[in-house]
Amino acid sequence: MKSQRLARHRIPERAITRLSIYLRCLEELLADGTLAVSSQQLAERFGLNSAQVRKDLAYFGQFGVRGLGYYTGELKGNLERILGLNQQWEVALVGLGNLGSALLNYRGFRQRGFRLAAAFDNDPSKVGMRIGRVPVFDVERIVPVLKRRRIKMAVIAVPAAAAQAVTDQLVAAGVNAILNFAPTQLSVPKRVKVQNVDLSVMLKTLSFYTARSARAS
Amino acid sequence: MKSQRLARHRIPERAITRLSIYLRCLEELLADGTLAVSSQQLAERFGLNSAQVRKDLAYFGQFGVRGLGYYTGELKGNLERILGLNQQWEVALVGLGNLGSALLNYRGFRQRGFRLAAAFDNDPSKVGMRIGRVPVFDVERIVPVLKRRRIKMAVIAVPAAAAQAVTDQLVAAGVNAILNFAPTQLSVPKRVKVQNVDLSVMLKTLSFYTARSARAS
DNA sequence: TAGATTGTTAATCGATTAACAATC
DNA sequence: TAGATTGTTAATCGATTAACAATC
Repeated sequence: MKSQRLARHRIPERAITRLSIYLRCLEELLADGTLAVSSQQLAERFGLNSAQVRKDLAYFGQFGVRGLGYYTGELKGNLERILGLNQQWEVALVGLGNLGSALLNYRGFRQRGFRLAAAFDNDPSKVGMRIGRVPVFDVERIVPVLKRRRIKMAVIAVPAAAAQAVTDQLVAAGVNAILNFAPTQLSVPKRVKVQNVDLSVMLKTLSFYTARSARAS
Repeated sequence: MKSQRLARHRIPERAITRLSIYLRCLEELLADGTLAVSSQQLAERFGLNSAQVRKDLAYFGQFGVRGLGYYTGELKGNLERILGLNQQWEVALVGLGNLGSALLNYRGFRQRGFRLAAAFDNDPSKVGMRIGRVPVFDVERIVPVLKRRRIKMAVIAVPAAAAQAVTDQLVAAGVNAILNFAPTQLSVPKRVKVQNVDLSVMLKTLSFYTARSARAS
């Protein structure tokens, strides 16, 4: 097999996002017993263009069979490998307020091979506890705990005012991917990837469209 | 004042999203007592381009003063008006599992004029309760409850398998903005705006970058 | 007025889509 | 082989950025 592990072009983040969506679809198809699928069929499910599906996949290799399409199970395996889902990732959670506690109970992490391996808070009454199987540490100990356990992914669920300080600790600990729920823009070195889940911004965007509909009618 | 309420061009959704981000920044500036700000200053805070800031604002009118910039308080007021934040929106929440319950306690809604006015679940032991001040109804009653209370925004926090059925009810009830936490693509008429918060997709995206970093090193 | 910054047009950039030769 | 669909190049589209006249 010729080495095609490293992409030849810069890969748009939106293409990566779509890969997870294709993957979800492949899982459904596989459950239905569908053995092969064309880019056209995949695209239709999401209102996308078939060329886009083929192009997204082509960033990573040649997975299809001309005249036939893609073998469902084979493509699923390839996407899992590309997305790094064939291994378990340990994740740190910082902040155990309302949102953080909800995330601790959220099963979506486990289901997909993300294991919450350590939680952090600055409330002394929480530090030292175990919630489920997850040990709670003081936020001061982010660096040593993450380094020892080689944790590379983190979720931030602290108030906006504390988020940058926490981020700096995570970066110092060698984290390279952050899921950020704090409503603030984090500043990080280029090697670190941040995904923002800014409910406040999303609500305001929806408010805009609702207000516009109200005016229009 | 000449009517400029209706935009002359189609407005990119990303521009709307940025308006909320500018607004957050203006609030900080105002708290600091800063009276005016230039597009350059606004842009620097987010690593954006100053032309983009001016262009985003220009979709909605002329808010600046040449040679000076934008008056902080005045621009804040204008953005709030544009985003529909000068009124309170009532919001319905569907699904009271882990995530839904966490959202019920989430203060970010209240803080910004979004009031959770009704919650829905299909668990008979929950129906009829009040959680905080929020009444819980059976999901079967979405249409009458939302119509009576004229609720136009909804949050979906049900399992993926139930999300489309819930969506159809919300659409029938006249909702025109949905915040969707279910990991599935919803199909809605064009007049309805959906914002997806797909944690599963975001985690997979982060997994990709983490795996790539691991390979690179 | 001189200096600064807007609002807007034109240029650039990147992502999406169309088209088609390659090939199963 | 004939029909279908990929992988990839070229065309299109839309969003970002540069440039600058207007003007405070």
